[in-house]
Amino acid sequence: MTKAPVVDPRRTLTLRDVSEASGVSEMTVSRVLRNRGDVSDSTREKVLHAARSLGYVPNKIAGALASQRVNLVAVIIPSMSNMVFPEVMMGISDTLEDTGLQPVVGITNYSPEREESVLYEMLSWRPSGVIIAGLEHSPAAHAMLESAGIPIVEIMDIDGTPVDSAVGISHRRAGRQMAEAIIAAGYRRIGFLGTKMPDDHRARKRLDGFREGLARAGLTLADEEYYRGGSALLKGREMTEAILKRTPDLDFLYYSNDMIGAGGLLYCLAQGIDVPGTLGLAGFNGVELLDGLPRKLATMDACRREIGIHAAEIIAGKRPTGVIGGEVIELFPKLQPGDTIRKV
Amino acid sequence: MTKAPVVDPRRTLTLRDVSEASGVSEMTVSRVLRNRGDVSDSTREKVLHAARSLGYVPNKIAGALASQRVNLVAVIIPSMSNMVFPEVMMGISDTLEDTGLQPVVGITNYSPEREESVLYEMLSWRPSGVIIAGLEHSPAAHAMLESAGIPIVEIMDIDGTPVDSAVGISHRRAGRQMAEAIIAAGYRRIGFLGTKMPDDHRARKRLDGFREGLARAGLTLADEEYYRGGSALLKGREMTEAILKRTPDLDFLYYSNDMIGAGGLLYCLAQGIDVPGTLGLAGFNGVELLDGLPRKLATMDACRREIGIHAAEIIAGKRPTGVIGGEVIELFPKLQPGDTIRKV
DNA sequence: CTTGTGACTGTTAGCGCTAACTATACCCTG
DNA sequence: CAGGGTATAGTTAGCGCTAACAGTCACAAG
Repeated sequence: MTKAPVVDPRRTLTLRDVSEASGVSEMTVSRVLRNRGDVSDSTREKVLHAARSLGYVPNKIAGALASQRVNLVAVIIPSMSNMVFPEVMMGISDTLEDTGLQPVVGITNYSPEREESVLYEMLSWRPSGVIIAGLEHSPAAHAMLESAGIPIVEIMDIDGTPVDSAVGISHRRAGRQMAEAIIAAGYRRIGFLGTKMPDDHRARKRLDGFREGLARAGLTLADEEYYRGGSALLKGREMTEAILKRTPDLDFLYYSNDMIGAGGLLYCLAQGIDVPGTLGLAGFNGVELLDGLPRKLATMDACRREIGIHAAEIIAGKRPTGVIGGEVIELFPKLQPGDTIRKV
Repeated sequence: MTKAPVVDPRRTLTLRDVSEASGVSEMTVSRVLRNRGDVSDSTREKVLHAARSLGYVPNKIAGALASQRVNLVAVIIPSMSNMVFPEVMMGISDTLEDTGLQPVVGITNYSPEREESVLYEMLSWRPSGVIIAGLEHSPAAHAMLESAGIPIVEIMDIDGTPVDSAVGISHRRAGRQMAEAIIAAGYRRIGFLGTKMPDDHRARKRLDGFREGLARAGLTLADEEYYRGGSALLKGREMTEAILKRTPDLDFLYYSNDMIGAGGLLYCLAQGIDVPGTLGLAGFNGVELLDGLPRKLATMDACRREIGIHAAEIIAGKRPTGVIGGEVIELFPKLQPGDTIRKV
């Protein structure tokens, strides 16, 4: 009967293994591997050689517990399936790159309950900071953010009161600006097409602002159409067809995002509708995709990359002045008229 | 002179705080919060109440160190910016949902060096498993995967030898199949448009297979065009224009992905080219976006969601039989002829 | 020769939690 | 009522690492 080896040869390695292999104390190994404190070149060599040849991978769990330091930043966003959050992520990653900090992403699918549980889960890993989309959270989530004791940056939106810092644009104002531009271009019978998502607060705020802009000119929305799920491009076609069938005299369509806007644009072109003569179109976001369309859709850049960069800078403590917490950075989206709004 | 409080009131809470607040031992609190072991209802109530009112968030770092268990699954993928990996992610998340396991994503940007460092970083958190795109890794990365002592699933591709398990399709075969379908439809002057990415091994294998398929019919590629970076849709337009200017007698264009294919399709339609009569088109991936296009691009579904599901099942130990490690699951993409290949 | 100083390395004591065991009650069975 | 379950709670000993401190040694200055 073969006896099992006393020590499992495939047991995961620890500092002690490296320490024994290189003939120095665990502490010295730790110092070498973290590049901290003074270690002689010869010792360093020995240790690095031993670590490499054993294939040692440090255990950050133990390290984090002992040092009370975690190089993780929790990033909590609603979705990855349109291009807006991936771009925010790029800004975050690029900025965090040389800080030793690492983003960890959680997705909420626009559900407050999921946001709460994702946040709880992430906080239980004691990250160095939290970047979270939006200013609206469940009471419990809000309480967790308040008492986390780490930097919190709420991103995308600044129409509200942040827990700590915030970086974003005013969606309300963005909606209003678009309304003003549309009215200035002479359009009067305006329809809105958007998502049926009660928890997409930013889309709601844009619509609120848009309505407000119309109201100031004595106008109201002539028709509305909402969708949920499915291919946004396809939905854009379908909704556009539907709203134009129902209300043929519309002279402008405002889409809550560029993807359905692009679908609408393709539909209109295929139908031979005169854009922007008889019908103007506009979306929101400024996604790169639009560059490839036959005609450029009017839109508004949401400053996604910049938002990511600034948020990461706050977490990394890179912001210039000595501001501690409570910083609010407002960015200003630019209207890109493209080819789907009449020139005034 | 005010004396600092002995205990920082905003010091993060520990089990001990909850234990003191509820008058039971730390162990009992731990049991309640993890729902493990027998605890009387009255004690459970007391503990839960205390934990909630204090706003206690468990420290998973300490928990993981003590229990040698981490509920994290490392997912390492090259990119999030086209829709292919987000869809794989959905499959993974949905499957992991009810297992207590949580995916953590790392992005490599198709760089072997970044893959290596992301992998190292993730392994240092001692995840329960690794899902990683592709079969090609640096020697160091390969060694880490080999000796990690946890389930490894290499996804997307099965043309090669996996470290442990693999789930994916044969890109080589996919390319060959497409070539066969194109030839069967009578096209002969075939051009290829793709990315200039030496480390996108799957795109390379598809092209290899495609060339092989052509060769069997005595054909070779009539022209090729490559791009790097930028809006894929726009690049698709530009490249299509370029290749058709250079080689006007092409009768088919095979794109390495649907996004540039869509750009090409829009260009051809705008130019009034007879598709699929004089010119046939095909892409690869089966992205949902295409549903919204005026005409459906021929493509091949890469089984993205299924790949995510199966990979997660392997990690979660959900696979039906008692297979341990070394499992290879091959999926078979279906050709979707759409409207851009002549019917035979 | 003593003392100090800087460069290097080792020792000790946890970080906050959980596995594994031990200690009580309390109840049943025969 | 002994013997032995069973449900519940507590105790002990780490998990693998690092902060903080404590040497040790060589060499220069006094």
